[in-house]
Amino acid sequence: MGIEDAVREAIRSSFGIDYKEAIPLFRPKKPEFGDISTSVAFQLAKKVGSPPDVVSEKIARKLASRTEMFENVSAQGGYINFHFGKTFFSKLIKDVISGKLPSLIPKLSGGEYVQIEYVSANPTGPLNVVSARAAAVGSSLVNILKRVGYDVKGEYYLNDAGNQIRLLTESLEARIKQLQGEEAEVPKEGYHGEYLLDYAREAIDEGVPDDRLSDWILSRITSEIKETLERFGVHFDNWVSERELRSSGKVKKLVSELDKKHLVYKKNGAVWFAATSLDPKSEQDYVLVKSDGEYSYFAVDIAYHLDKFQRGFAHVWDIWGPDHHGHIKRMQLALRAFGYEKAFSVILLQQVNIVEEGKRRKMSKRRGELVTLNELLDEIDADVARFFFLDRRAGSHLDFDLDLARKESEENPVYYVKYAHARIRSIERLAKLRGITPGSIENLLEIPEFLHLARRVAEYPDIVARTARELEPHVLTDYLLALSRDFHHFYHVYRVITEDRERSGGMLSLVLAVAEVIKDGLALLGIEAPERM
RNA sequence: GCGCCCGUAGCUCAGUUGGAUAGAGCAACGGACUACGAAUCCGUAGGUUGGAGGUUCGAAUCCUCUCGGGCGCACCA
Repeated sequence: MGIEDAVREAIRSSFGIDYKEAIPLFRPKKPEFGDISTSVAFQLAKKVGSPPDVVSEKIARKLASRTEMFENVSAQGGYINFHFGKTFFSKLIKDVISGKLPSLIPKLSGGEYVQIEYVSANPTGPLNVVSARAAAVGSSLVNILKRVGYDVKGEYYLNDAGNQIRLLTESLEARIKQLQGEEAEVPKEGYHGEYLLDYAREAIDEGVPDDRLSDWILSRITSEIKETLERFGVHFDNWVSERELRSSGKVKKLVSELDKKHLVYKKNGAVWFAATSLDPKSEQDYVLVKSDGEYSYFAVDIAYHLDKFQRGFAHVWDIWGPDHHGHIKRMQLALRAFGYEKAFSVILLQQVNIVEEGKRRKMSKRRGELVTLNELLDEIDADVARFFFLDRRAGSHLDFDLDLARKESEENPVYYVKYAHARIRSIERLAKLRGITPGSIENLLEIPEFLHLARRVAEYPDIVARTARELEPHVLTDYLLALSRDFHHFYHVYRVITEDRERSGGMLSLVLAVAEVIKDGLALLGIEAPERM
């Protein structure tokens, strides 16, 4: 039985109320308020007609008898504070250092088959830093959702068809002509980046025939994207090609199915999706088939998302860039027509600014001003880049401080966490040398710093669960920084390996548990925990 | 004009979904290596949570208005 259920039962037996709402549990800021607290008495006060402190007193008295869970339960000014017992901490630490950490993490799903689609950048140029952020967030979330029990697949949707590809090819053709001394201009709406000049040179060298140019540039850029992602430690379970989707007949089928639902009409030579009749609040209808007979991007995208659900995914998360937020509503609407609206969510990433020498550099792929992921990885470690991308809420703008990321020391937060791990492994090596093995921590829990660190370790399973629930890896990065801080502090106050072998064993147990948690947490973020630095 | 996101310490950001005295890192200043790694630690300083109302035992968090910033609003993708 969890704490929440225990509290509920105490409420029932004290007041005869079957309390169904969530029990607000939180970690108090001050250690003397216990390991975990609840403010439920404030909510109950009105219902039972007595002041919060009386209510909390009553509940606390009931819960205090649960000695198998708590060492102490007290009511203070309406709050109820719980203190875990020594046996709780002892078992926890023992479990963590004996490899049982993954099993301690709450299961939020019993193997639901779900998908995260991320990056999905058009193969019209190298991956930029927003894609890099998506890659870091997406791949971490895949790991994290797996850990809490989902059967999750990562997918990349490759827009290898349509107008942008035509523009890409035309831009390349223009570059080739320019190199051959002919008069040619890159289309105004085309791709002006320098990288196409390099590709143009290659195409000339390889003697790629004109009618193969489009396929050639696509496969060239796509394989480069794959290489870059590999370099960044990101691997997808599946790649879906827009071109194949179009030729599969699925888009045609989609339009006719929408038609059957009376959500399609013709106007001005185009075929429209009647969003406004599906939802009166919707502002406009959207084109499915353009007057030139081509499917719109939207039509193909609906077919793609429908296909995901037909492949059996119970939930689909898309990670989209800041320029796509206008598309969320219409995709939801389209999926509503098929009953999948609630099984679909978008995680919207905000912009990334590269900051160098205190100045922001804005990026635009079409204008050709960009910092690519490859360039970034030439300069800094993939682990450093990942941590920087993950150490912020997805919804907030990210200032990527390039100068800070370059620093291999001091203020770089990644090394702070890595160093904590390496330090502990170093202690472990010394312990082995002296023949000291992990021992009981029971006698050490009275040391405030020791207890504090043990509490921090105890938080980890819930932190992973929260990260998964909120789909915010930054919850985990923040925790790892806090854990590392607590460890470094502890390290300076107490020596682990001393003449007192029994005490050393207990100390060793705790710091090894810290190392295990750091290693596991970093692994979920796709970052390595080094034995030495 | 309409819609979405964001305004918290000089800077970059947290704040456990409405709880106890709003916290970190960087930058600044002062200190700590004769013991497990100084990529570390300790201390000092820094705030009208953009502003004004409202909801209640209680608001950075929820509602309304307002000011400032970002991004969307194609028969482009």
